[in-house]
Amino acid sequence: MLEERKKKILQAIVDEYINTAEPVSSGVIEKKYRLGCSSATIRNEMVELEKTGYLEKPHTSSGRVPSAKGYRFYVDELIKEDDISLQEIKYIQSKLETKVNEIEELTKIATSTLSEVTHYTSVSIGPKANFQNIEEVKFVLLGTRMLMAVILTDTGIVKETIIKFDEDITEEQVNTLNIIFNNKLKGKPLAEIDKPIEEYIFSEMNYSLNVIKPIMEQLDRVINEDSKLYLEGANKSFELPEFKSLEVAKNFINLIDTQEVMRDLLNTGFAKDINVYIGDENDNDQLKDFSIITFKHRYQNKDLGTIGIIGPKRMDYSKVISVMKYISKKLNGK
Amino acid sequence: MLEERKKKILQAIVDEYINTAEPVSSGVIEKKYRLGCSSATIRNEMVELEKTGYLEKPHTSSGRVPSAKGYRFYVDELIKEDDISLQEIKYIQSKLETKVNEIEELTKIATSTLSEVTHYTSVSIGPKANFQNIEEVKFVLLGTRMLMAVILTDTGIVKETIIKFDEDITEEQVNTLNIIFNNKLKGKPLAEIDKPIEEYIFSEMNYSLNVIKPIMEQLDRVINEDSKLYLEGANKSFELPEFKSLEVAKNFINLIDTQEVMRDLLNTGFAKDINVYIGDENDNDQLKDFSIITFKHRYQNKDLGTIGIIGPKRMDYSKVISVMKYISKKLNGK
DNA sequence: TTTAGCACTCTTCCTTTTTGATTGCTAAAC
DNA sequence: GTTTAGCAATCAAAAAGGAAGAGTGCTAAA
Repeated sequence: MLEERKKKILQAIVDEYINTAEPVSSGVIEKKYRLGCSSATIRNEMVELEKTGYLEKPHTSSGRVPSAKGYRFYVDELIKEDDISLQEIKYIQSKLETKVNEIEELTKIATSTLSEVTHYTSVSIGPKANFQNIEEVKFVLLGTRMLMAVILTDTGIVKETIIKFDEDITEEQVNTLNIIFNNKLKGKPLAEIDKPIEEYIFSEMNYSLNVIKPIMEQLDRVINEDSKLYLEGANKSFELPEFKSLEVAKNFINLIDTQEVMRDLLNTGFAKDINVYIGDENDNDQLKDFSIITFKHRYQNKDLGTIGIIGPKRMDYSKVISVMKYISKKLNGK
Repeated sequence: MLEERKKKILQAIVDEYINTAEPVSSGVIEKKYRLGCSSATIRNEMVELEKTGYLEKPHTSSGRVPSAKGYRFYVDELIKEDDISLQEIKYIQSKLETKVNEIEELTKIATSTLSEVTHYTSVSIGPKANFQNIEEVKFVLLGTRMLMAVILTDTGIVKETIIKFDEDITEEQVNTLNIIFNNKLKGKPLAEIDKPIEEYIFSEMNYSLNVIKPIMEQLDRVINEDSKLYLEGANKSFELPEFKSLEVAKNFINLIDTQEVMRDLLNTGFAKDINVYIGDENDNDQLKDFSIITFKHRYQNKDLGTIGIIGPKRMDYSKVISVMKYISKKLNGK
């Protein structure tokens, strides 16, 4: 759909702009990228690329800047594969080798490593709890009126919650709870901890609602609660030239501070391994100046959360995508 | 040490500056604050206040701005008591009434309420684990090679950690662990989970080091790990005029992103109920543009963490301190 | 189709001017 | 002795003007 030379020129412009953050002129392309034609020819092509929407001009007599469409084409067609150095590979390897006992911890390490290698702000979120299946539920008595419920899911993720009561709980009651929950729920999706089990305990056992209610409330909460958003390297973004604009900086802070938009983005659309959102492609005005790239943290095809990068539209897509692919592969094989 | 009129003028200047963020002129003081003397007299007094270090001038022909010393005097001597409205009180009450099962949750609610009422960025941190005493330790088997250790402390705080093994663990072993740890450690400070108990289990029981080592490692980790820093309303700071300066904004982001300085500040010096750090009083250059106000989250005199506000030196000290006093009182009585 | 050449455009940077707020000082008034 | 009116001096901030330079679009020739 785009002639070879136009592709080359577009690629040169995007590469150059990603490096310098300055509008790119025909002269620079001619001298630096040696495409075998003069600046005038490049200018002519640039006019076409602008007409078809791949490039933009900040003002009449300035160089060109990639549009969202330009970035999109770049990401889909022109990206450099394996834009990752041996050093970076080694660094990532060493980081991911850290022994951890909790998956959340591993996600954090991957997230911070991603930020360190790419120099962008990274963000991650745990998997939606209610898609997971229950492996085991255990209740532990703490003191006399406090219970901890521990849920182990088939993804290896452990959720726990504390439940407080107005009356004393006996060890015996706890034992029965453990038996009931495990018999009834093993292998079922988390979402099934719900009314049926509540009614069962109430009718079949001799438990008062004072005991059942708090338990069900807390289990419900822990299953449905949003998993924690983890952010790393927010300060890195502030070193970038686009953050000289107070407007942009403020939008960024609002974005990462309110978290809702982040959550939405991290929880949607995983058609591909790596998902790239450029600017306000998914028309949210808050995102117009930013791009977001995400991937699923998977282990043996089980969903363990989402990890992403948020940065300016002028992002080093090749580098970020390459690093993500590598980390993703490593995590899955771990 | 400062004549009555000088105090009044200083107070007027600080109040005015806190409101407007503009250097305060003698004319404004004369007209708005009606101290019964002319602007010329106020000017004379301002010269004195500048000489003695309470005021500063951005440049020769500008109005005055409070110095760190000026703010300090204001905070120590001139602050408005109970600068909190009925509405605010009601709002705080309603927020703190939320039923929670975990102390950490309550701290979070208090922290976000503080930010909402004061419109500044707030921050909190849990208590240092190793000062707390052990009430109960429980081990729960999850699957066959995973244990969860749950520690209940005398502050009511519950810590838990997951331990993974290379060999199967039996229910019996878990039971013995529970008995040993509770007999040996009940009432002792968390810091005592250490070598002695490790040796005891190793020599007295027939447990292999493969079992003991991972347990001790994880307990050690959970006891010594830094408690989580919780931040709320970072975007609120960015609405303030001082954050128009990129320099200031960047310093702020670095400060809250690296967390170390925050941790230090939240963990030190609690001579008073409310602690005010103005600018670089505790000579850390990173803090030169900011003030930090903290208080201990206490319940029945047990330390449950620290909650604070971070904002520009030009902070509404009266409001923040009043709100903090109220929240602190409420938390302690809860 | 490509390219050299050139006028035109528009930002950026620098300098100069103007404006206006505020001070410090002096001398008179209280 | 203290307070105040009056006023020149100061300086930042805003406005205005001008020069430089980078980059384009267009034209006409290659």
